[in-house]
Amino acid sequence: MTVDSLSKALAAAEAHCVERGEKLTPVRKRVLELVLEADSPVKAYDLLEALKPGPGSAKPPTVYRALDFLMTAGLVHKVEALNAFVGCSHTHDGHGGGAELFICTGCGAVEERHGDPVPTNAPDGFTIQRSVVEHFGLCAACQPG
Amino acid sequence: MTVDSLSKALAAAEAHCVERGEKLTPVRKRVLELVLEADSPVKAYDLLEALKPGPGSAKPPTVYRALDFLMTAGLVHKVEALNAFVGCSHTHDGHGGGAELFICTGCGAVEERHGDPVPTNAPDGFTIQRSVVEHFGLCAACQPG
DNA sequence: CCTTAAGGCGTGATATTATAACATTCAGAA
DNA sequence: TTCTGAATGTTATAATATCACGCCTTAAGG
Repeated sequence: MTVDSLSKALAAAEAHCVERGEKLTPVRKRVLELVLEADSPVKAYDLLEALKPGPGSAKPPTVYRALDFLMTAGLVHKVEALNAFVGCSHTHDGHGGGAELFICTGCGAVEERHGDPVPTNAPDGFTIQRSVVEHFGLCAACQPG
Repeated sequence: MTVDSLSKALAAAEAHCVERGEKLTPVRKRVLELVLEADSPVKAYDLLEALKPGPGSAKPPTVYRALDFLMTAGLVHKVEALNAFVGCSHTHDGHGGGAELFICTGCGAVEERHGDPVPTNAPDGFTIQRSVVEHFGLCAACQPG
């Protein structure tokens, strides 16, 4: 993500929070920035490291709280299979929680898609509340041969 | 799972392993049994507890190694979003690794489906190697109202 | 102004999940 | 028998995540 689009994304995120009556505090904003800057999914403890240039002052709850907030706000997704986090690359106008993620195991890049709710073979009578859909493979740039 | 179908499942698992030139050792078999007996996803450390009636003799690597083996053999799936494990309820004739799981947040029951590879909006040129698809919601028996 | 209440955060401790590294055992091949 | 490789035992530790408590700021109400 370029510096320019990063600052735009942060501004958009801030606006998104305000709309929801929530605050994008400095800690939250910094965590979001770190997640967006990364070109692949980020681990919570890497964020933790990045948050503390000096000693003290960044403990696990700090980063987990910020991540919880950002996930609830739809600004960040968790990659469940990696225990890592990615910035949401979409406008935040109403698409639900469920993204479909394509994670390149070659370069780490993540693409996010929000097509229709994933077509499923749901069991009879099963009502879906939340879906986790993560595809691992090779992106166009990382194809072998 | 009934006692009867459990013993059938274990026999089938054993046969499946033999076909693959692998051994369903006592530890592995016991872990599989525990996973199949459970009516919802099982945590690794719960398995660990269940494995040691006496003192000593069951440490984390024991259960993780057994689970790795069983997952590789396709006998067990990991629910990534829960860090828990479920028995594979299907015949083991050639369906790949990727199951689609429906997990009831009411009763914990898990249904597994193996329809076509999940239809996707994959980015251009992206080749999928492994997919994680987990749907959380309420099964027919747990519907409100 | 003062008080209060709620949200956000700091901090220390701890819980939970998972793996590394090395020793031991055991069955089958040579 | 001896060797070898797979499986397991064992100790330790790494990596991920949460709990519990208290302080500080902020904004509302008096």
